[in-house]
This record gives sequence, C-alpha cells and structure tokens, in this order.
Amino acid sequence: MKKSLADRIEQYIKVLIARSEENQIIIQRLELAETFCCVPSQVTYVIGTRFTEKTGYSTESRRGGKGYIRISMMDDEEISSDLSKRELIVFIDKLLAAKLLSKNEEELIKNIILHSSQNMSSDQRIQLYNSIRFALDDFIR
Amino acid sequence: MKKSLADRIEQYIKVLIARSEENQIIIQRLELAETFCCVPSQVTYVIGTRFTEKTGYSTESRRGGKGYIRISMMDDEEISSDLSKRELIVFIDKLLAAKLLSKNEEELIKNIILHSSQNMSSDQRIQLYNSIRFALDDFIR
DNA sequence: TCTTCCTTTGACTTTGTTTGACTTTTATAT
DNA sequence: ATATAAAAGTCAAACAAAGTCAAAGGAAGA
Repeated sequence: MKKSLADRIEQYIKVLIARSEENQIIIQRLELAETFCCVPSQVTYVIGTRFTEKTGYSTESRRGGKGYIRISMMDDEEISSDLSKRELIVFIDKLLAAKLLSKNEEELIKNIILHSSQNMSSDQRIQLYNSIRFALDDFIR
Repeated sequence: MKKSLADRIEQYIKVLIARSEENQIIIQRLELAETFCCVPSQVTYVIGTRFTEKTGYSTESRRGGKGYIRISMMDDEEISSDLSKRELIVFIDKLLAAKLLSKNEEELIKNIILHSSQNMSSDQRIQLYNSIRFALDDFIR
C-alpha cells in the first residue's frame, strides 16, 4: 500500500525517536524537508497532526538561526493521564454550564470516567478520555 | 443465476483476504472501482452490505490524498468484544425502555461506545464496556 | 401486474494532504 | 545598536481521496 508523504515522515520521526536515548529528537525543519524533498511546512503539518499531546508527544521549537524542533514522547504518562482527565472534566463542566448537557448527563459521564479509571493502565485511560471527549464533541454538534 | 456486480466485487475481496497474510487487505476505493468499471460508491455499497461487523468483518478508512480502506476479518478477541458491545447496547436499550435513562442519555452513551471502539484494542474495549456497565448500575441506583 | 427489496448510479459533502506565499523570531555580523 | 540572514510559523488554496444520500433500475415473489 502506498503511504502518503506525511505518513512516511511520521514513520521516519518515530524511528528516530525509538533509536534515541531520551525518547526525544531534535531536528531542523528545513533539513528534514530536504531529506524528503518537500516544502518545510509539510514537516509542520506532520508534527501538527501526528505528534500532538493527544497522541502522547510534546514539542518545542525555536526560530531563527540555529533554530530547531524538539519532539519528545511524553514520559510520565501518569501525569499526562491526569492532565487529560482534568481537561475532560473541565470540558464537561463547560458543557454543563452551557446547558449542552443536563445535570443528569454530566453525572452519568463523570460516573463512567470514575469507574473506568479504576482498572485501566494510564495508557488506556488517555485513550478513553480522548474517546469520550470526541464522543462529546460529536454529541453536542 | 447471474451474479450481480456487488456479488462479484464481494467475491474478489474475499479472495484477496484469503490470500493475505493477516486476514486483511488494504484497498483504494477508486482503484477497485476502476477494476470493475463501476462508480466508487458501488464499492462502498458492497462493503456496507457484505463486510460488516455482523458478518465478522471490521473496516477502517481514511479519506484525502492516499486514502484507503482496510477490511479485516475479525479475530476471536474482536468478535467477543463486539459481542459484549452488543450486550451492553441491549442493556442500555432496556434502561431506556424502563425509563431509567432518557433518550438523550441513551444517545450520549451509545455515542461514547461507538467512538471508543475506534481507537482501542479489543481488550481495552471489553474493559471499557464493563466500566460503563458498572457506571450505569451505579447511576440508576 | 404489483410490490418489495436489492443494486446501480451520480451529484454533492467531508476529510486529509500538499504546496507556496507571506510573517515572525532569533542569532550573528557590522 | 542595527541590519541581515537564517531559521520556524501561519494560513489558505489546490488537490486527492472516501462518504452520503436519494433517485432510478431491475429481479423475484405474491
């Protein structure tokens, strides 16, 4: 199956990260773009769609001379899991405030979140929260 | 009895799957349509009528450039997670019928169930369904 | 024949990717 | 300090798929 450019760049970056010591790499956007014979913003696109907090990565960059982009796998998953949980709860509270969810619905979901958190690995939790978040987005639309 | 186009496409896909390593194939809708000299949505129709969860297949696709459709035969784990999903849905329907859940609540939860199926392993799914089940028990009490 | 269900088709929608022109930030040389 | 050059960021347009939906067609049974 033919992979898209974005997919190939994604894979490439992931291999680099896997090979790295600290689960993080520092690249130069232009350099990577040249490796793949594409425009630099393609790299930005890949990072923006595939290396997000949602997918367990964090990035940091600097412009100008000696600029760079650092991509790291979030290591303390526990923290990020709690983070996305807090975010999700905040989000649900907002929905409640905006009357997009009833009090009952809000309680129901929080109940699910609470119960689900029990027996899941942090990894699973992140995915669950994302799914619920997604489902809510979908639901209120 | 003359075979319909849909039947022939179905056969074709099944042969491809049978020949594949992982009991799954990745196709491009347009390509397959061209192979059979038909409109792309014909392929969608075949997949929608012959390669469903009920018949033991799961599918996944991506639009846009280099898009694809993946069709896989569900393994035992997937089948059982699908089964627990059905059971859960039956349960939710009962709650709705018993007026223990509102229509909105029912939809919301089904939404979560639906979305969660997307990015989780069947293992995770079963856990999630159990959690939802617990949360519901708790909620209606 | 009539009805019903399945199939076929195509116009339109949505989603995801690629590209490039333009902007902003930063280090370095003057 | 200032100017310059070397990065990365932004954004929207063009393109490339797959999805949706409803209408039209066709076959098989009552």
